[in-house]
Amino acid sequence: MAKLQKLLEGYIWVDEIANQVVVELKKTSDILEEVHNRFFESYGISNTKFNVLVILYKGPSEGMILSEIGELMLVTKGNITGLIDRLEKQGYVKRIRDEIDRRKVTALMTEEGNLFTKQVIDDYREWTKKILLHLETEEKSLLIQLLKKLQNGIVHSSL
Amino acid sequence: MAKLQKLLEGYIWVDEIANQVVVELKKTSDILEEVHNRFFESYGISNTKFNVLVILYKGPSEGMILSEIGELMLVTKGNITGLIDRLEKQGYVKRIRDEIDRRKVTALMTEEGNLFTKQVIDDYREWTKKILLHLETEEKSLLIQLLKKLQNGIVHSSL
DNA sequence: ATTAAATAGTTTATATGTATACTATATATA
DNA sequence: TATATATAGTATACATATAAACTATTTAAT
Repeated sequence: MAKLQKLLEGYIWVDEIANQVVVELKKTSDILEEVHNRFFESYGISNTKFNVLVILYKGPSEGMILSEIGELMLVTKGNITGLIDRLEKQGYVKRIRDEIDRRKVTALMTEEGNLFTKQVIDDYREWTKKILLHLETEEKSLLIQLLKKLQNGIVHSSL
Repeated sequence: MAKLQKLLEGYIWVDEIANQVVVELKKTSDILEEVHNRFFESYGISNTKFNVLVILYKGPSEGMILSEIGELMLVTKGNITGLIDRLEKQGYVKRIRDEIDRRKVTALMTEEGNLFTKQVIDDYREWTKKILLHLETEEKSLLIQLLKKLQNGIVHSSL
C-alpha cells in the first residue's frame, strides 16, 4: 500500500539536518504506528483502547479505579474519562460508582469485553510474530540490546 | 522527570503477549516522541508544525501548494488546512490564492518564519547529536542497519 | 458547448491527546 | 466543629489527526 511504501522512503528534510540514527528511528516508529493502527482498526478499536482493555483484562476481577488506569497508561484524567466513555458505548466496559468513597469510579469489564479482549490479545501475539519473521534470532537480541542502551542514553541526556 | 522514567520501564501488559523486540521498539518510539515533543514545545511549535516549516524552508521561494505539502507529509487535506491556519496565526506562513488556477492556494513563508525555522533547524541538529552522544559509532551503524532490515520486513509482511 | 468527472481546499463530525477549571467528596488541621 | 486542602472524576478549550461531505473551479468527454 502507498502509505507504508512512502514511510519506508523517509522524510526529505531530515537528510541534511539530523543524525541518520534519528532518521531511521523516526521511520521505524512511523511504520510501527501505521501497522499497529491498521491491526487494531480491523477490530474496531485503537491502540490506546487496546491498552485500556488489556489493563482491565489482566487486572483484578473487581475492576479498577479510573485514575489507576490513567497512571499505568501515562495519560491524563480527562483522557481516561473519554476513553472509558467510548469503551462503555462499545459495550466492553461499564462504570460502577464506589459506595464507600463516592468520588471514585470503577471501570469493570463486561463479559463481551472479556471475550473480545482475549481474542485480540491472542491475535496480536501471532501478528507480532508474523511481522518479525524475517529477523534472525541473533539480530533480534542485538536489536533489543541496542534499543535498551539507546533508550537509557536518551532518557538520561534529557533529564 | 517522572514520565520519561516510566516510559523506560515499559508496559506491564506486553511482557506476556508480545515479542520483546516489539516491546522495545514501542518503548523507543514513545521515548523518542516524548523528547521530541519537549524539544519542539520549547519553541512553541509541534513536531508536525516543524515538518511543515522545514518543507517550506527547503522548498521553492515561490512557496508551495497545500496539497503538495500534504503529500510530502502523508497527512490529509483537512489536516493541512488546520496546520496552515495555525501557522498563519503564529505569523510564520501566509496564504496566497493562485490567480491562474483559482482552486489552488500557495503557502508562503514569512520573513519571520524563515528566521525562526533556520534557528530551530540548527538547534535540532545539535540536539540530535546530544541525545545520541552515548552511542559508539559502530553501534550507530549497526542500529541503522538493523532498523532498515526491520522496516523492510514489517512493510513487506504488511502489504 | 454542455455535461460529467476530477481536483483543491474548507468544513464538519469524531477520536485522541493535553491543560485547566469545575464539582463533589473525603481528609487534615486549626 | 469549621475550614482548608487534597483527591476523583467530569467538562471545556484547544491541538492534532482522519474521513466524509461540501464548494468552487478546472478538465475531459460526449
